[in-house]
Amino acid sequence: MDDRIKTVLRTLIRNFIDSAEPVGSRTLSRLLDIDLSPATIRNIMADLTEYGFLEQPYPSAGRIPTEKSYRFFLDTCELDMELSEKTREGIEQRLMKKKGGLNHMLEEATRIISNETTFTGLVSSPRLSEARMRRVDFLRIDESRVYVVLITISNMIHNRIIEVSEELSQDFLDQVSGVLNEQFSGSLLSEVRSRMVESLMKDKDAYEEMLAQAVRVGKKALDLTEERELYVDGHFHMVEGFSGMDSIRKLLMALEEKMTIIELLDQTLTTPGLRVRISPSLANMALQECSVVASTYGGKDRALGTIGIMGPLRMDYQRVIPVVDYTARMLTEMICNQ
Amino acid sequence: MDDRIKTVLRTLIRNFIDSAEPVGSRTLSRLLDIDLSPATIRNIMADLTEYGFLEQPYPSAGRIPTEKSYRFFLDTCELDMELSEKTREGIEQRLMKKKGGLNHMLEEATRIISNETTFTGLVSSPRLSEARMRRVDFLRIDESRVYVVLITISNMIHNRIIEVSEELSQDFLDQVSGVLNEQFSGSLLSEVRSRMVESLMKDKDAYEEMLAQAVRVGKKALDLTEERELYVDGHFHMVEGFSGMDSIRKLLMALEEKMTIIELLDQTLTTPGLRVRISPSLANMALQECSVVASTYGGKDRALGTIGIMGPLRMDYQRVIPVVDYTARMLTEMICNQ
DNA sequence: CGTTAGCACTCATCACAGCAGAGTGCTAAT
DNA sequence: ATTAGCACTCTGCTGTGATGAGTGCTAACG
Repeated sequence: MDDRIKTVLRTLIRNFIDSAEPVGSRTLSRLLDIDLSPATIRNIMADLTEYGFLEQPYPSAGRIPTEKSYRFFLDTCELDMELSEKTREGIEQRLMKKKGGLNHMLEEATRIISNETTFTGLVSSPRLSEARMRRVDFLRIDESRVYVVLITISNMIHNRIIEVSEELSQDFLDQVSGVLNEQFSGSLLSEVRSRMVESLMKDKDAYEEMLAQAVRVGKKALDLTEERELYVDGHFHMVEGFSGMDSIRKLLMALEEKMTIIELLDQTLTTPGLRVRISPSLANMALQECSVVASTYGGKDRALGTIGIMGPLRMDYQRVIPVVDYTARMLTEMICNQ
Repeated sequence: MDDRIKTVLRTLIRNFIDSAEPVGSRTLSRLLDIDLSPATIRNIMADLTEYGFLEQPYPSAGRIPTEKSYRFFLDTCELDMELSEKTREGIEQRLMKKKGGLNHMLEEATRIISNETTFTGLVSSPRLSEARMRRVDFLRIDESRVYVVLITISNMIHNRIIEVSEELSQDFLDQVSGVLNEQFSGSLLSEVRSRMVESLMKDKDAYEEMLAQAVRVGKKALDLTEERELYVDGHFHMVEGFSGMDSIRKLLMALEEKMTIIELLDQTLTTPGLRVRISPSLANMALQECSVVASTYGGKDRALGTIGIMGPLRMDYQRVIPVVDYTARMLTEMICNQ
């Protein structure tokens, strides 16, 4: 594709992003650095339309970019990832205040990212399997139930009630948790689970029967069925970013299918770092009118979760991307250095 | 106020609730059981308008009810609190599934109430001060920080990190939690806090200094600064219930000021049971276009939290109220009997 | 005196027409 | 290859009736 054509396309996209209105050849001619008459631009635009980069809402309106255009724009624009001192400090300080409880920090991160981008903020909680265990405790509730409290290195707390078929004493439970804590504090939970059996085996003092019990409890306690959470903030930005009542309604509905959204975000997790998804298709529905900018947080090698925003296709990516990126980095830093 | 006038008003309100359109004298005449000509009804309506019960969107449109009307309607309509077998079972079973983790149960309750009423569901988590303690544990993180895990009788888990000025050993912390658990398991948290000092005093074996430390830790750990949570579900119902883009935006914004909404809901807590708030005024903003139907859950004497919905003034109260009421009762039952 | 019929009046809503403006595609000239 | 010119298309706005729902008032009625 010609270099001049690219410039025209980029200018058109940029203009559409902040005007939200179809762009005509005249406007474009005025806007461009190179001197080109509207007629020439019309020819270029006709070509671009044919290639599938532009659309006309109706004959004789200006052109608007298609999804393809946004993808092109993202691939070719060079991003300035630097944020202003002020923004950086603001983000850092807001996060710092919530240091301690990870859940509060994630909540605040969601809010920050929503505020700073003026789009709806999304954060998925860490995947248990990728987390490192700090400590696990078992509290006996009654003859058939045990309360499990699992604390990760990053101070995320997970709790669940497990049903046990035989009665277990608190003493016994303490013993099991004692062994697990001693052996595995700091290990990846997925490892703990796989290496648990051999570790408990070592404790030769235990009776056969008790050992079996211990393993059963441990397995259930560390069941990694992902109990993920989704933090959402800035629902109202959907009203600003989209125009049709119906699409707003659909998007708000989609946001409440938390598991589906988490799956969507998780697609980012496979490759650490930032990723933009233009009109992603979900399990059953398609979010055709929106795009998601998301990044992983929580360690380079093993991403724990995702932080990002959801907004209309025509968002100012050059402004949004650095914010998402920086917030993800800050979050990672604070989670790892504590 | 005349009996006949009341009937007219009630009929008008009912009609407006499901048509959402101004009601005229003609329609009303057809709808009423009593035989009255449109002219007579016009006279009645003129009076009602003067009393402040009705409004005209513009001269020569029908009339619409004012807030005052809705209040009147609620005061005088007799409610049938019976739900269909099917609805009751549905609610019960959905709640039952999530029994165990209170947070999951509250989340599900929010969703249920939103689904069943087709309005936005709201649930505030229990007030710590009104909860009974099951168990408290202290986990040493490092020389200056201690992780506190507090489990209530209803299996709500609260955790926080407290900063301590002197280094404390895990053994010492276990000792403190041991005493607290022994002495206070089952007590109201507010009591625990006030009676903690004397209780620790009894343990004469402890050194003076350690005692002081223990009290300091205990106080911090049981700081009842309410760490409340707000569960919201069914944001998209706002789009259906309200018409103006701008009011939808404002309401969605209001919902994200979690603390403000919790305060609003808490006004229900003073008197146990169900309460309807017509266009409630909040801290700074006024939610003039909406009403909140909420009830307390978690014990008659000591309400723990609130469950309810938020929707437009013109909602079908006769349908919504029983649902909120029943769900609140079910929730209470499940929390108390476990 | 309460109730009703009749009538004039007020607005919103809708359809239709006409006009200005923006933008296009095509053709022919540069 | 680029541009100027021109005919054409379509939206958006404005204005004009016409329609219809609904009112308020007055006068008649039982």
